[in-house]
Amino acid sequence: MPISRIDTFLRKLERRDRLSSAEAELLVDAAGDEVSFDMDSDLVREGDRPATSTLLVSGLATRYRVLSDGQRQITAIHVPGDFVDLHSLLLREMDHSVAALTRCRIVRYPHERLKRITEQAPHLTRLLWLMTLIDASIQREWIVAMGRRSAGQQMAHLLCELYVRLGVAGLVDGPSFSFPITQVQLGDALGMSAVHVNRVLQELRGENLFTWQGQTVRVLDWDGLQQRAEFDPRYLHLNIESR
Amino acid sequence: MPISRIDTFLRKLERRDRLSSAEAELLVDAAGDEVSFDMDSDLVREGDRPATSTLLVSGLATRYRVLSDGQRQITAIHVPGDFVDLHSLLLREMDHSVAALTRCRIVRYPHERLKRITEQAPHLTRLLWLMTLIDASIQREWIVAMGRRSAGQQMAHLLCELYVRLGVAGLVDGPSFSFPITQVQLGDALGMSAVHVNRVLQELRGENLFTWQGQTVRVLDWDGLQQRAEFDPRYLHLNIESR
DNA sequence: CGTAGACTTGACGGCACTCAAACAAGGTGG
DNA sequence: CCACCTTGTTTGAGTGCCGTCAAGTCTACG
Repeated sequence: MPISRIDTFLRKLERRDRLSSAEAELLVDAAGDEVSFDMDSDLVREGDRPATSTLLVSGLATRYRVLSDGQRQITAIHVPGDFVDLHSLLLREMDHSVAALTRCRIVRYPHERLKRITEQAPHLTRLLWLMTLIDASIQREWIVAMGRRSAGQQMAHLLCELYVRLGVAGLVDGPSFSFPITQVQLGDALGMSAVHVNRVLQELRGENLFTWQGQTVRVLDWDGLQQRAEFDPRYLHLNIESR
Repeated sequence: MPISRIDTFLRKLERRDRLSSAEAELLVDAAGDEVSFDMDSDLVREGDRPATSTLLVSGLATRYRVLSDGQRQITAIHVPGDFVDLHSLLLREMDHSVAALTRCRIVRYPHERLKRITEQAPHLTRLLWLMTLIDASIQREWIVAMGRRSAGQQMAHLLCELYVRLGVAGLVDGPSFSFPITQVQLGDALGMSAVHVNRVLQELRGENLFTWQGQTVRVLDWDGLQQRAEFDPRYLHLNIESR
């Protein structure tokens, strides 16, 4: 089969269930325009009523909300292979925005084609549904981390999660992965101030769990990092099952 | 149409899209056993692989996780008409537990029947999917609240949310609703200590936003409460749309 | 070589946590 | 019917994590 631009997405699905070639073809055929976005631009905005859903092909993106006083909270970090707004197919109106953390390439899926899939391909529909359920599962884990984990644990947990998710996307290089995020943005994701992010990172680096040079995170002690974070990848549902 | 035990659920769907009587009938027919659970018992447990999904008919329930040191974080509060574990249809393994906050009546939906709906009733399938998307939307709002709102705002926001959601379920009586939760449990939901919950509640009551006597919350100043919380119900997606 | 953006450090303050005890209310059994 | 017990709420004291403010360092880039 030819490598297509949605290959990462197909691989992500295949980590959860068997995908028939007919289904893969449906997804390839339903793909629309490919578009690039500059760093820090919005892929979708709160209040929009998109007619397409956005599959991230390369780059990182964040879902976020801005409060009246200008404070920002990131509610999700998306990696290649993620649909960043599949939910807009049914929710219709966006209740948050999505921004490009780096330069991003995306593929647009027109809602009418996705809707046709829901009419004609029940199993594939369930897999699309599943992707939104896994997103929700990750959000629950973030709630747990924000509510009950220490700042160090929370940070370690995020790094564990990204290491695994980027691995699924084929974007880890042994113990290293590229994570081009500023400490301010990290604070917006974790619900802390940038200053505190800085101090927590120093503490974790001091424990020799990882290094973070430039945009590259290098995991020095994966077991230690997981233990520090109490990380259990179960919530990522990386099992092949009949769904 | 006869009032059925899943009436609250049907009403919840009808607040989001037109529901045909054939679809309503499918849902009535797919319903399985009706079961009661005592207060504080678990409806589903982390690690389970349920063969049914659980529709809450009466009572309140919480999704929660327990950390190794015994700390608990509630990730969702469910009201009648909510499916508390519809996601187990596709996720298969539960990554968190669900507990009865009060005595609960539930109806079990066998997964094979739900799966048949996904094979034969695309529009109804989209509505079920939508319910899980709205749950996810609520979770995002909790992340925002935990990360960036003050404790007082966060508490006010939760009360606004429950006032609206219980309203959809037909469980508000003018300005009052029953909310039988302890301050310890509230803390587990908001990510704070019980002591702090107590102090925050005193502060909000001191602003004459609501009273909370026994298990009854009485909203004295709905506009004031919304403003205090910066509450915008958009994320609950209470609009009838073609989905 | 200068500038902008990101990172780092220090001082200080406050929100929220822990520990501990007192108070209130409902349920139970003698 | 009341003493008692359990569960939940309230209050106080002390501590600490983390936020803000501000200044200084480093690095990439024009």
